Amino acid sequence: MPILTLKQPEGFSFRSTVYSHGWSELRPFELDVSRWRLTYVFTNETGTKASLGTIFEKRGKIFLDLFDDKVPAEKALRDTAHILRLDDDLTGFYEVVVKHGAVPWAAERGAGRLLRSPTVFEDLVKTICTTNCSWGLTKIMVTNLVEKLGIRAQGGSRAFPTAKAMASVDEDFYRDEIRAGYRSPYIVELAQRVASGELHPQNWLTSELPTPELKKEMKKVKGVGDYAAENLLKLVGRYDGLALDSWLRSQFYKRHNNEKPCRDKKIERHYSKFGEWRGLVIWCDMTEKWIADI
DNA sequence: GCGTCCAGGTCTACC
DNA sequence: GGTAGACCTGGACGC
Repeated sequence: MPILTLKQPEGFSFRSTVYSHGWSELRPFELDVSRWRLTYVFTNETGTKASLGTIFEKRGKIFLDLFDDKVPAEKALRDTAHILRLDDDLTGFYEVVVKHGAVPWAAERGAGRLLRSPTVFEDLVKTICTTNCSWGLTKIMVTNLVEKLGIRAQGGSRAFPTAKAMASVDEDFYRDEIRAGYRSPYIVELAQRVASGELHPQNWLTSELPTPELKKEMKKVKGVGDYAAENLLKLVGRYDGLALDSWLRSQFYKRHNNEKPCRDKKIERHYSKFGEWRGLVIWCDMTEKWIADI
């Protein structure tokens, strides 16, 4: 297969994007930091074929090296643009942080694009797997999902499973094989609703609902509470929720509250001036060291 | 080796 | 609307 190319937008940073949060550690993503190459197992439209792809940057362009032609090039390119959020307009974000003198490094380092999966369904399942557990357990659950239910690409890597594949196994499978614990019935129900066509998480990307209404829709999915919904909102391009979790709270205490715990209201007040961008501002504020070290 | 705690929370019952 | 208790798992920690 020839190596495919994508034009990157002005100010885009490949490293800041792939390192923006933990998603690059969750299969079927794999990040080689020594060479700054991100691999992902792409699927065709029906989810019946898979191809391993390697994404990297060179001289201002994004390259996609597909292992074979099982997945159409245009589909893999479209997914890559979505994953890296090449079409996101962060002008408003950079303006508001300059105005308030916060995260002044963000524009310079091209920060603010949060890596995401090709489908909202995949991001939704992964988000549920981040709740009430260590990051290590999240990685175990997602790896198990991919290894035990994902279709195999040439070379051995596996894709993230389709809703249909996930709906084909029962709650016991999720408990015993995936190690999803009490999340198991939530994941079964979600997979069945998506596979049957009752629920279309992908529509959240283009929903015209106001953010509070969209958040309510998201929270109708069992296992999705305030944190999970606000995390998903960030991944569909809406940043008015902080998505506070225990890690974000602890980072805020260290950075802005003399290492003392405080109420969420105080955190919300701290970032309220950033309006619709506050969720992205807090994330960049708390992850500055990650981006500084790359 | 064993018990406890907690981590990138959410659900349900109850008030 | 606010709160308490239950819920799986695996790793860290103290004993």
